[in-house]
Amino acid sequence: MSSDPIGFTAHDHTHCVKSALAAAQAVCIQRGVQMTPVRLRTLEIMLEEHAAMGAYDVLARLNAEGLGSKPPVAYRALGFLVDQGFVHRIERLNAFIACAHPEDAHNPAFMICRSCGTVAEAQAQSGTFVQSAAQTGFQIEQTVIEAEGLCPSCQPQVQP
Amino acid sequence: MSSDPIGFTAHDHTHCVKSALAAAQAVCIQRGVQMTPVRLRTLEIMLEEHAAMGAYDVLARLNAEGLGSKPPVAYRALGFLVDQGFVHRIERLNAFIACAHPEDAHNPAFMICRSCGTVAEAQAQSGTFVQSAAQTGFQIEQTVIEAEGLCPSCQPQVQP
DNA sequence: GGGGTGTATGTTATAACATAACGGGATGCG
DNA sequence: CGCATCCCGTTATGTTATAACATACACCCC
Repeated sequence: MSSDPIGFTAHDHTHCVKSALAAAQAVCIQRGVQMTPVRLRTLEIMLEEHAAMGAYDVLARLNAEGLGSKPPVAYRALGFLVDQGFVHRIERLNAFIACAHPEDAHNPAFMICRSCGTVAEAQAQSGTFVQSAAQTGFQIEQTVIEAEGLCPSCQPQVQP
Repeated sequence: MSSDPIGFTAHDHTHCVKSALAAAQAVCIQRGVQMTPVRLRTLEIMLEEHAAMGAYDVLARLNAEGLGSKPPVAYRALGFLVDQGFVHRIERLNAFIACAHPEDAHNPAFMICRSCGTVAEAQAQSGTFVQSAAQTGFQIEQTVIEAEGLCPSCQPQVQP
């Protein structure tokens, strides 16, 4: 995928929802896992929203469509999507967001604007931290890399 | 309580609790903030425990000593200690841990063992992620860097 | 078809984490 | 004193997450 930093730059959206859904379904077939209606619709909601959503926000949307009203429904669907890499969990926010580039195997990192709440996904690069982990013998299975701050649009402008 | 691991290596412990408390008190005076009894005892508990603790675990300890029994007491004390940098929050665990080296200004990173729950603190280094954030114009105020995996003691041993 | 197996879903209940809001007591200061 | 500020205690509630159990359905094998 091109390395555009999806997040703080506008982009056409209707197309990417459709293609992301199709891609996810293809991946599921390839992996022999099931993209059931609840899971599919959950992913679609996340893609449409294109923002970090709490599990209960997702649940409310599912409920409105008769797809389930109890927390485990949302948590199970989100858990599946996270396992498959279609959705990421943002620990800092206790929230979830659709993956911005599910094609690549990756190791996501996030930038969270504390003012407008926008979350941008970037690629985490193995830094000194990962090296030092290896040195101490710690075997990393998964990383959480999140930065909180101000996105370009929310930074105070210099006075003229 | 002398064989707790800091990181994944054992070390003497009683001394560092005392010195960390003294150092924290000195810092508070220097900064003009108050190290009150609840805050001090909370820090001491965190230092003694030397492990990630939930806010309610801390609260239970405080309560046992008559220092407060309601959640806000613990959350306020922990909030203060986090603000002052004496304690860090582990987002992945919704938990807190005493800072392993409060002397240095820092930008902590953590290694969390999913098997035994031990948490080791390391130094986060600005990697490619931080650079790319700067490029996109995102102004980082704070980072969350956490790795989950297996600590040396919990890794499966090679079969003989 | 009957029966076993596995996966997904539905539901209840509760655990675990976190904060808003109000009041009171101590301290410091003009 | 009157007032502001900070900290603490408490009530009440909000938010996030999961354990545990029950049901439905597809699939495969005999």
